[in-house]
Amino acid sequence: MFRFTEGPPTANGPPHLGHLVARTFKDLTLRYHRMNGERLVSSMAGWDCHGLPVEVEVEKSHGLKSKKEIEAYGVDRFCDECRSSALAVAEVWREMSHRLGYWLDYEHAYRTMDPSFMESVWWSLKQLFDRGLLEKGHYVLPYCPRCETPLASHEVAQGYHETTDPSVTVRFPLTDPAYAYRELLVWTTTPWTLPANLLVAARADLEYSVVRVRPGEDVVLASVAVPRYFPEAPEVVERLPGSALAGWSYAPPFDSAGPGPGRYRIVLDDFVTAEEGTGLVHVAPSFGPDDQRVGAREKVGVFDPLDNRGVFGSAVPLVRGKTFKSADHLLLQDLGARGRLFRSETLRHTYPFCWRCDTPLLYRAIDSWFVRTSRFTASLVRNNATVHWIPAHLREGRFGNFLTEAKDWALSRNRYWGTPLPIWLCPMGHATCVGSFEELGRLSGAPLPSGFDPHRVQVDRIVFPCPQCAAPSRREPYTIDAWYDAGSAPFAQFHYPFDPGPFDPDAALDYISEGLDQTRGWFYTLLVISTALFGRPAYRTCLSTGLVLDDSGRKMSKSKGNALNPLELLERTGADPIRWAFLSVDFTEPMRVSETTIHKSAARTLGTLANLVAFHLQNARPDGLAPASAEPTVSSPLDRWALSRLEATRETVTAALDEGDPRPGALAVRELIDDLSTWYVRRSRPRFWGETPPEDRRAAHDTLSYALLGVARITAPLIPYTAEWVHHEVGEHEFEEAGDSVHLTRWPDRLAARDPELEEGMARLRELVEVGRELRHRAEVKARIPLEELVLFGAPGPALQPLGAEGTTLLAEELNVRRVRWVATSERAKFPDSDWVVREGEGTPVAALPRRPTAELRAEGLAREVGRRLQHTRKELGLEPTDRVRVTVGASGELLGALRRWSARLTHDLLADRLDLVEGELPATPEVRRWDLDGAVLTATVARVGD
RNA sequence: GGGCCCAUAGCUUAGGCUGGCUGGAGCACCCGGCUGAUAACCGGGAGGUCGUCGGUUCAAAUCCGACUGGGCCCA
Repeated sequence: MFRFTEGPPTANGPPHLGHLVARTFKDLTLRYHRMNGERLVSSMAGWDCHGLPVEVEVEKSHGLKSKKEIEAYGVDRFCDECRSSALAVAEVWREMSHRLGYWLDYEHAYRTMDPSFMESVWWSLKQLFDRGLLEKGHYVLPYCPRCETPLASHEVAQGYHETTDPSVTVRFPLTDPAYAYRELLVWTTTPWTLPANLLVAARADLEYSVVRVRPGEDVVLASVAVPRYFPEAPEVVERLPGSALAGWSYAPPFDSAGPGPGRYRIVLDDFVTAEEGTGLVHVAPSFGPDDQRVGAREKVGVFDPLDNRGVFGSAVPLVRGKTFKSADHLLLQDLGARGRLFRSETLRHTYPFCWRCDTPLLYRAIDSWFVRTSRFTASLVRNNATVHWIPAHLREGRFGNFLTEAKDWALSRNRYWGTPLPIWLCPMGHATCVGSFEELGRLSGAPLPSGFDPHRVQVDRIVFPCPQCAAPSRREPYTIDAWYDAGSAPFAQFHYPFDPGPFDPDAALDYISEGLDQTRGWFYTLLVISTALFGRPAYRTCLSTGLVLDDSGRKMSKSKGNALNPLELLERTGADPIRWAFLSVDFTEPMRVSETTIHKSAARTLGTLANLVAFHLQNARPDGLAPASAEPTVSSPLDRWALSRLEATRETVTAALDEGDPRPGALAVRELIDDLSTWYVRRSRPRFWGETPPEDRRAAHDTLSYALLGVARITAPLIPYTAEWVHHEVGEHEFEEAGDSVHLTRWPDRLAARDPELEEGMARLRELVEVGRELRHRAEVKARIPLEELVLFGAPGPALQPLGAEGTTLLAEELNVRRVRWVATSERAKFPDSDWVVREGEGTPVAALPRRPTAELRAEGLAREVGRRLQHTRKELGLEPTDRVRVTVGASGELLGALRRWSARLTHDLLADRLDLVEGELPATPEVRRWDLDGAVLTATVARVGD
């Protein structure tokens, strides 16, 4: 059994290229385990249907601008629209997955909006509630004023942008008569929070200076900040520690908040720094987590002048009706007019925006339900320690860090389209968490209607007597973070624990893979939920893929117009080249991808594989040679080498896929295909067209066909379309029934015999070939001219032994020499540079080749050359291999001599009834072909006998 | 301000954990070859201060530190 869960994409937007990356890895992993005969739990596709993304789409398409408008439109109608919109683009996703070859069950996809899924989510929430891990609180949270709901920190993380904000330093005059001419300098980038100011914070262990700007005007700020404000040696009249400032009272910049106990004085706290600003921090307890904490400690109450949409109310008449950001300008103007502005600038910095609607967020205190993740941080860390992360650094690095700092998870959303929080509250404050539909029916005293929809409209109507005090309990009007739905997918897709199914509460998923952005998203919520519910990690292996960039390294985005549409790309290049491209780059890092890079990475390996198949078929089909379906028995070292390389590659690919990181496997496949093409086939070519004894031809044919069928099997998970094609073409069968597919074959435990010594020997031999080629190049003797011998110095080492006599033959054939001779190094002098080209390595001779062919060999080379041209002519004339011909050749000098010497051989090879040799050139007629062979002119006619 | 990752030829990269022999390969480029895989194939060449600086060591692409550049995340 192999446990897996598809991370559910939000079903409201089309996929982008990045989605193809993780899908490639998920698919190849699943295919591999399928071939291993494991049962997949589960191969369900999934859709994340709830949440703000879907709501925002519907709001846009219906022109709804606020929650008020949604409620006027009707929450039930709105939810219906969300329901139908949620799967509007599902077909595009399905089509893309299909084209990529992503083998998932789309017929039985799970949907987070299905009642059965939601009931499982309710069940899990009740588990948390019963353990005291789900609680209500009033905290400052990141809040989107447009969506009118708080966001969780992992959502905020997705929306930081660079932006320009005011950067202002405001004078806060002290009110103690003793310090009447002193002012605090307070720095802020959010002037709109100033009307809510209740305190100023200083740091006890920081030194502050009183700077005399002019007589009667002293300002207070941290000593380290003085040079930033007063670059030219100001007059410092006093230095004192922060602790001495505590309790000083000041006049707030605006009087909107009004008087209150303990307000408008300096307090001490360690969150203050002086790296930016003045070391005196303005505290508005309604607008920041630290502010809230300090305000609560000092018991100054809260003052929140904003409504739910971030608009100022009548408490601040100056900016009444303005949204918080747009109030900055008016507030600053007013401060300026009153002489309270010390300095006003702007600042580029990053600020959080709503990840879905791009509205600037604000931090404000709000009622919310929390999952108390901070209570089980240690368990999260412990469970994470067991995860096999790819890349490995995520465990201790980014993900690990995030866990140790994890704050409570703000779970509730003040929205409509989501899983309703199943908590009912009575006026006495007793909370009842409902864990199933059956329980809800029981509490409400009547069974739920058939076809019960657990979304807001229906559940909101249900009121039941509080089990503790019998007062009417009403549902808390929240939905939950859609990320909670997604994190529940491993069990909720099976309607656990209500229906019997394969979900095992004690078993983690074996494997998941998604983009790096899910560190704060799905990877996190899966772990939190499984730790809280089942006390175990959520997954054993997690492969995180990097960002996809365009070919100049920029992020792909629709607005830049550099985003590749995945469907169009699949259409143009096909799935396997894209898959192979992702396997050829470092997918854990940002990847540069373009159509060109896809073509390049694919051309080499996939193209060569296709050529190998074409070559094989060309030789096998005409003679009806059946492919070798079992490991062939072969004796020649070359064949055994090819099979050994196949097995070595199988081992590497198996290990890589077991490990969960396919890349070493893909590299090994690339090398195998290269070896088969550029050495095995190249060195065996004549064998394939029957120029050797039939049993030798058979051995070559069996080896190649078996190797190609083996390649199809071990690449089936990686490049499913290509592998299937090879499997069918080489295997010579039609796809008639499911069982014919390579994807339903078993992953091979063994393909052939391994012979590492032979592989090593062949590698050494190929190095000698390189040396030989270099010598030919230096001697300027073309490869087609045979040479007498290749001389190798020293003695054949043990590495070459496994090749036996065939090693020598391979060398001789590849280098077109008559023989290979080994001589002692001491005989170097017998090979003078006048007659030999010699390769030396570190002062010792390695190999030598004659500088010139003998006249005899040169003639043979010329004759062969002519033979090849005439064979080509036969082909051009469209003759059958068995057609007899009459050939007339015109040549002169050395060339004519060579042809005379070899005329019998030529006559035989060309299937010529007659070969006439003529001195000089044949007259130029349409039938006469003419070539120039290194200055010698060759003319010839070829005609079929009987024409 | 903090954290994590990356940096090898024009491009894509192997090697790095376990330091040592001329740092491999493919694409593109130049030269040449082959012409029974032919919109293929083969050889050769040029191209690398292995980001920079410093340390450890007899020896560093590899280990350690700092820096620079890039990416991502957090505040």
